[in-house]
Amino acid sequence: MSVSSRRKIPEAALIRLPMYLRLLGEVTAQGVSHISSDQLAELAAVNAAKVRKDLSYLGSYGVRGVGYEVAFLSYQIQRELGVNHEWPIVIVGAGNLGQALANYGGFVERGFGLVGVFDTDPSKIGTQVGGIGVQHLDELSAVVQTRGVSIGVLATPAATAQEAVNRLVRAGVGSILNFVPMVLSVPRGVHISKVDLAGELQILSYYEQQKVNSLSHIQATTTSSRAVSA
Amino acid sequence: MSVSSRRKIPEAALIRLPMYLRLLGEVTAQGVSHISSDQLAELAAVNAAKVRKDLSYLGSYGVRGVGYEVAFLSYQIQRELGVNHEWPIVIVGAGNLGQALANYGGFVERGFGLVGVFDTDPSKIGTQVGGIGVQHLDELSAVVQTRGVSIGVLATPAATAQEAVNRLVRAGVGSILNFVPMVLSVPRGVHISKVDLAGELQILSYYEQQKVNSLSHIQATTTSSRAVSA
DNA sequence: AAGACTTTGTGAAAACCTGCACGAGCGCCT
DNA sequence: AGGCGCTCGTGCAGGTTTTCACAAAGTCTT
Repeated sequence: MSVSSRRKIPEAALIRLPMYLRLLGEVTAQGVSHISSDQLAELAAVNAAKVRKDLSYLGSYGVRGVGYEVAFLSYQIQRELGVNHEWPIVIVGAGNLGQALANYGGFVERGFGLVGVFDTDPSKIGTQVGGIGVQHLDELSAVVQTRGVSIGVLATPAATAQEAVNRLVRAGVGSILNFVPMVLSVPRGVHISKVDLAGELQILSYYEQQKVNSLSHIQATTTSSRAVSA
Repeated sequence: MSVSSRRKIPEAALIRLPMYLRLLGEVTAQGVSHISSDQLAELAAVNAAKVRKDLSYLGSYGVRGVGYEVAFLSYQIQRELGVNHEWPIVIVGAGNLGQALANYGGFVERGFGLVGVFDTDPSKIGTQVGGIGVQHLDELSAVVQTRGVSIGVLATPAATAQEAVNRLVRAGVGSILNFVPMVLSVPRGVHISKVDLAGELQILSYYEQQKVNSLSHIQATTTSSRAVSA
């Protein structure tokens, strides 16, 4: 069995690995060669035991009394995440959001090279977005196969999202990052993860509403006691 | 105590409420007046018991043998999330991502009206983004206070993100949606939620890497058995 | 009106995640 | 070499989330 698939990393821990990796990159830039779980926990704003447990899923790469060697740990996280080599990605949907994602430098910066942007709108095809020309969705399959793409980003209108997913899957894409606020169905084995921008705001709205409610509760209490004393 | 703050909704359930709300909107558009937890679970691609438990945190709004009245349930979720009225929002950072978010129709569509876009780059100030002019960050506090903004979106470069957060908090913003891949510190009581776009891709990369690893494992096994049979 | 059928709401079990506490291992100092 | 101090790795307890399973409560049919 290959080293990096030794164990399955729990979802909850997996989600934090990109953050650790980024922080390790930052401290490397500052010339730090070793870091303790306490220090990394401080940077990540999480519990130190959690950091150690998360990292322990990768293997025993720390040294007792010393901490973790930043470069080595970075490499191991990269290796586990599969980001020690570049992944070509495609974006389907060259609307407002799709264009912004195509131009977003953060993807390339972290090893995701954009090799195709697709749409079905004739007025968009041929325009330059994120350094490459928008192609018709019919070209998707060819690009995915010749470039060996296995990760796709979905940013179409809701109405065409499921069809776009079907095409991505048929072309051979195995993982999809979905920005369309819709529940999409994919065959077994295909991974789909969702980013619901408005949904995130609605969750924040809940917390703000809670604050308003507790304030009005205090006000109501104050008012009624005033009524009593009147 | 006010009705909607009767109980605290668990985080895990809260995250799913925006999805239920959206699905209920969709079935309403199709003329559906009642829906069972089974049907809603099917649409949301989750377990039916989970749907019922999630909804039970809002109150007992279902009718046994019938299901939930779509319009009523929608209203209750909206009320709980605090999205039965409009929330003004501001975006800090008018770069690539900030501009795209400003132009993103999904926010307005779900009740989040953009009332300000801020940056510190003189070349950006005054330009029209998302239907409004970009203002200098120094104007943030005035806008937040006059418009009663309590939710802010952060899309600055990493280097200036913490300073931007400090200003948002000082201006009175209570919840922040952070697109900057950085750990930010906020005072107690301020809610910050993170969207790490590249991080999401790195998680997908992990799953793709796992597939590659298991394939090479099979290949290794095949190779060695071939070696044995040779 | 009674029985059959449907669907909710929830107790309890199972699975998963977090945080504490501490044994074990390592480097450094004397 | 031995002792001291630091930090990892992890067993365990407590907490949260998910899922199952079923009584309770409603509709519908006859």
